[in-house]
Amino acid sequence: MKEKITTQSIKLFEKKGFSQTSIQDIVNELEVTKGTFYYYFSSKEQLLMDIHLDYITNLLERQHRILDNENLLQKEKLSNIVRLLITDITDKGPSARVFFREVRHLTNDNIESIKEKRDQFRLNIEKTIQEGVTIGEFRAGIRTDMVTFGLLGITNWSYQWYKPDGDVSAEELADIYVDMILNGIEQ
Amino acid sequence: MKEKITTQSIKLFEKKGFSQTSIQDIVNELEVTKGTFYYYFSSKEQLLMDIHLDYITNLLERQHRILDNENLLQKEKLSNIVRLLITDITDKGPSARVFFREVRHLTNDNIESIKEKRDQFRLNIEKTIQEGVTIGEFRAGIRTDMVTFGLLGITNWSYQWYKPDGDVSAEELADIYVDMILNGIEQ
Amino acid sequence: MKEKITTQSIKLFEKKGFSQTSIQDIVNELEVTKGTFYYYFSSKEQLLMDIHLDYITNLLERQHRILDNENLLQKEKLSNIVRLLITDITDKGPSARVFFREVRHLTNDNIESIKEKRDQFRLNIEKTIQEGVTIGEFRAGIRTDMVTFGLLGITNWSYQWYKPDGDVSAEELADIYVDMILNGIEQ
Amino acid sequence: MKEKITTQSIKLFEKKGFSQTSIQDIVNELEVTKGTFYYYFSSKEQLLMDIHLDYITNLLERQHRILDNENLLQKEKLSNIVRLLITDITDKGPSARVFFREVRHLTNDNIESIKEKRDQFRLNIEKTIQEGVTIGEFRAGIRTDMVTFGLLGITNWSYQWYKPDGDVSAEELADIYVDMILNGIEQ
DNA sequence: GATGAATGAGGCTTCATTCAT
DNA sequence: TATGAATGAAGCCTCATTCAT
Repeated sequence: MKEKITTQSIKLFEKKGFSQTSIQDIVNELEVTKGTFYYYFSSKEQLLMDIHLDYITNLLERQHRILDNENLLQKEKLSNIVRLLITDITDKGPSARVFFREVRHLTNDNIESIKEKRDQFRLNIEKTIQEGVTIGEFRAGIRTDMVTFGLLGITNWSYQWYKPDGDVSAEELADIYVDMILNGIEQ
Repeated sequence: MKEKITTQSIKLFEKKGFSQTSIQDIVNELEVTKGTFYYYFSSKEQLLMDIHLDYITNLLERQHRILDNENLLQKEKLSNIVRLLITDITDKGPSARVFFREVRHLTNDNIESIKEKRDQFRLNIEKTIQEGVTIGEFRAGIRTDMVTFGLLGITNWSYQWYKPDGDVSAEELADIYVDMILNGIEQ
Repeated sequence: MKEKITTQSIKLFEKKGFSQTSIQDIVNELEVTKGTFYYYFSSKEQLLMDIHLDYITNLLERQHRILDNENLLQKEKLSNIVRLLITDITDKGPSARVFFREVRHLTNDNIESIKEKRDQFRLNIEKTIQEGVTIGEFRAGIRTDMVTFGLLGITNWSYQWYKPDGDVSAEELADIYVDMILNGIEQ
Repeated sequence: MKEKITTQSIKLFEKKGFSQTSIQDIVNELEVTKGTFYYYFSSKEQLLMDIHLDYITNLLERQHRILDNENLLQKEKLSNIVRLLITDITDKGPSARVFFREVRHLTNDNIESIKEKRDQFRLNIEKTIQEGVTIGEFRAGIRTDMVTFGLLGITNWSYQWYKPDGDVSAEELADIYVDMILNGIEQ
């Protein structure tokens, strides 16, 4: 049941936004009552926090798996992370959109905790790029922190517009962006 | 008064989000009553629409001025557009954040109208890149549409994290991103 | 202008009801502002009172003219009053409907004053019937007060359903009702 | 609770009218909160609709019981329907007044649905009169439709003025009106 | 005569939450 | 586990009215 509530919430939060979705909306389609909701979650925010935690925890874990692979070049690691993010749109898209759009509705400790993990994810990318610069894979002199934000901009923004059922597959899009990030568009 | 209400709303919408901001919140600091609000705006959404319209109209106008300049190379045009977006963060940041985050609260015709103008802005960039490809400024074979989304990802995402009072000025950040987009990060 | 406001109000009060019609609604189509309204009327109720007074005063006056005609039999007087009420539907219908439906929105003195005149109109009919009984035009033993209410029921109710552009003209309807009141429907 | 709310509303709607009665007014005397109201009714109009539906459904049902009795003459059926309407004033008066006065506040489907049932009630009476004409109980040549409206005018108007605690009982009033309708008032 | 800005009270409705069962 | 009744705070919006100009 808890699982079902979470799934349904993500669907609704994505479609209508956190504020615009009432507990009633969530339980309606599940054919249970609001009481049930409060049996499993202590508050609406708690539910949102659960969703956020699930999402970022999973993401960090998979990022770690990439970074821990010592056989990969830095650019391969980067490439895999981009791929990870983009291909996730298909099945984790809803969660991701909730994650990006609705953080604001977390308060105090919750928001701190999430921000921390988010920063960690970003800093892991920055470190990878930095390492790449150090060993000469990437151009010297680049602002690794700004570039990291740039990379995340590209990937995260995709969640806003990319439709997996268009003429570009997620794999292809990942390739396109890896190429763009590595080589730029200039002749 | 109308101006004051708009300014105050933008401030609050940015800080707390559209839903979390009540009309009461808006008028409180202005020391007028809710009635006054409704004298100037027919609804909360109408206000949001006004903000959106102001923002995108202004943006399109300035984009046109860049594109109409026939002395510029395509990459210079692109560069100028990136610069336009990034340097706007300083004084148009709040409007922009509201613009990006709260579109969802527009309904029906309003959202259509805004989406249309937004698409126009994006397609203007795409056309510029396409033109660059045609005349050999940019690499052949790139997906101009996807690259455009990538570019917008970089710039728009900046509104979420960039603080103009850090150690990187807006001008510098624009340069960094122009460089990244044109040349990539690979050695 | 005052005239125009009154006319427009009657139209709107009839269509949407007194409560559902705002001062704004009234002045909108007249292309003046609410200020103008308050220049001519001290309040919304005042306007309603004006309408009521106009209507009932006019009605009483015309009733008097009928009753004062000494050449008429009582049943002719009655007949003429029915005719007066029914044929009024065409051009006084809106006023009448406002008169019947919206009295409730008058308060205190206003409502008293109107009720008084209304009672007067009714009692005049009752007296006519009574006179008819006395002189043998009407059946002895009838409850003249109840019969009067019955007669008014027939006529006043017409305002709720009668459409002058149907297949029965106002004149004909008046005839039908005079016949019904005088002779009943039984074989 | 739902029952209590309905009863209380009818009382208030009758006294002050639908528009002039606020949800607050309704729940105040019941010593519950507005929330409770909305637990049982989805809107103020929904409540009004419930009242209307209850009233007209009950009326139609009892009318059917009269019409289905094959032992009665047409004029007895008519007489019973008049009696039904008039004697209802005592205990159904408030509902009836709400029913007659506040239909206007129903919208769209609601109003259609009620009007339909109302028409049905009227047409049933018309049919009865028509039948009476056919078999010679009633005078040939009368406009059965107009006469029906006349009859309903008499009965429905009673709800506006008749006080059951006066010197005429409901039974007596019904007799008076049946007599008036059947025989008229002329000598 | 007429306007435009502003008020303030009140109305309908939504909703997260609680709690006894 | 789950329900159903109830709460209360808050939100959006409407509107008659006032008043300086």
